[in-house]
Amino acid sequence: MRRRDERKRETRQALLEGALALMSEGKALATLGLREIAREAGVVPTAFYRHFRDLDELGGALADNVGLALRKAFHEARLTARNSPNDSVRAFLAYVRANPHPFEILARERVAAPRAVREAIEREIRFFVTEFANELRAFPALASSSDVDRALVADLIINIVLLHTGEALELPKGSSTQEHELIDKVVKQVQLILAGATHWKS
Amino acid sequence: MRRRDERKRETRQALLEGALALMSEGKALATLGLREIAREAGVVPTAFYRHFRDLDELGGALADNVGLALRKAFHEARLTARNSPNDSVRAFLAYVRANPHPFEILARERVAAPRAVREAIEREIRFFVTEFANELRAFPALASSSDVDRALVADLIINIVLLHTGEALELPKGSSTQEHELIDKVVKQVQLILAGATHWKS
DNA sequence: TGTACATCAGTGAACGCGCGTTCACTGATGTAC
DNA sequence: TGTACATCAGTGAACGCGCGTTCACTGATGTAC
Repeated sequence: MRRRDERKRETRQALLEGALALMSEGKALATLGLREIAREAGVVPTAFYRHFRDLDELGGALADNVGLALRKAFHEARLTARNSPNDSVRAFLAYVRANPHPFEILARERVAAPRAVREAIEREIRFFVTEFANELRAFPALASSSDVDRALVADLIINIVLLHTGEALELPKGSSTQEHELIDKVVKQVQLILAGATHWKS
Repeated sequence: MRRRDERKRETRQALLEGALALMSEGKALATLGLREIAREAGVVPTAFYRHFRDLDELGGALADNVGLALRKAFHEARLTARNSPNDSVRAFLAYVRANPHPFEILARERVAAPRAVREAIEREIRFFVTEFANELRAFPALASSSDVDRALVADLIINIVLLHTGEALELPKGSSTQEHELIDKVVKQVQLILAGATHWKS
């Protein structure tokens, strides 16, 4: 019960990665077919049922993956740059560039996926916003703000970063100029938001 | 050639509205079928071909509709509240609530639609951002900013409003409390952005 | 260690279904005289 | 105005195709003795 279990896990992973691969070619989760995913994973269609009841269940598993990646990216960004939200954003974006797949899904399926998956993703994002709002205490200008205000700022920053993350992942592979422009824009917008946060009380 | 033409236009409209109706039930454009749309429009599947070469062409027509709605909403917001961006946002959101369909599509298909449609929508949004950036000249604190900075602020505000517009349209029909909370949040975030814009130079 | 049996991940044939698309049609509307 | 012909939006039958799902199977891996 070890070689067998491990092989099973590998096939399951192949199915998830097959779905991810198809999605990063621009296909929406809702348009993926069971046979299509099985084909991509190099497995016969019926094998799918050994791992997931149906496509919705696979969607749920993908949402979990996405949540995990988000937490990792956040953790990374936190380690890299403790005190400057500016560097945090850059570190976060660097992580995203190194692991683009889950973020494409996050940005796209967040609004487009079937309800259940969308809600799972939204839950992940909310959790992430809460965590980030706490982090913002360390930012001197926001130390004395109310929790509500910090949540507002965190929500704003994360949404804007995720939105532009989705945009960045749309860019053709070679276009690093456009990519830098986009990152500059995001960094400036985050600075602007933080500037606003220090001069604004609800 | 008048009654006939008009009837044809009506059928075309029925197809577009059928697609819109299906989409506001949560279906993504990419998952809509030709037969499904024809059924919704009360017309035989083959009649579709009298109006559109294929589903992509219908997608393009929908993108045009969306762009038009966006311009109208903007015009409305501008008329209602000339000088306060605050009231502008409220007027914009009021228009959205009165004409939700195109905005659901805008918020969702912007990231999820097939490439061609997505690009058409993105073009509309960019046009809209430019127009709004010009409007921001009238806002005293931004009168002396550079064009680039105003564009940055416009981009930020429009993206955040559109994102939450999509969120608002997800809410169940009766929940006006949540709706007001959401609107409050957006208004506050816009205020915060404007506060930031007045205290920040790139 | 060797043998006999159990498990179960992956296979491959078969099914019914809705899809997009083609085609020849029909009958109301439009045009020419 | 009336008649004879042309147009063409919408119809309905037919097609081939890929889909999700079922089922009995096989053969490698695991378990018990």
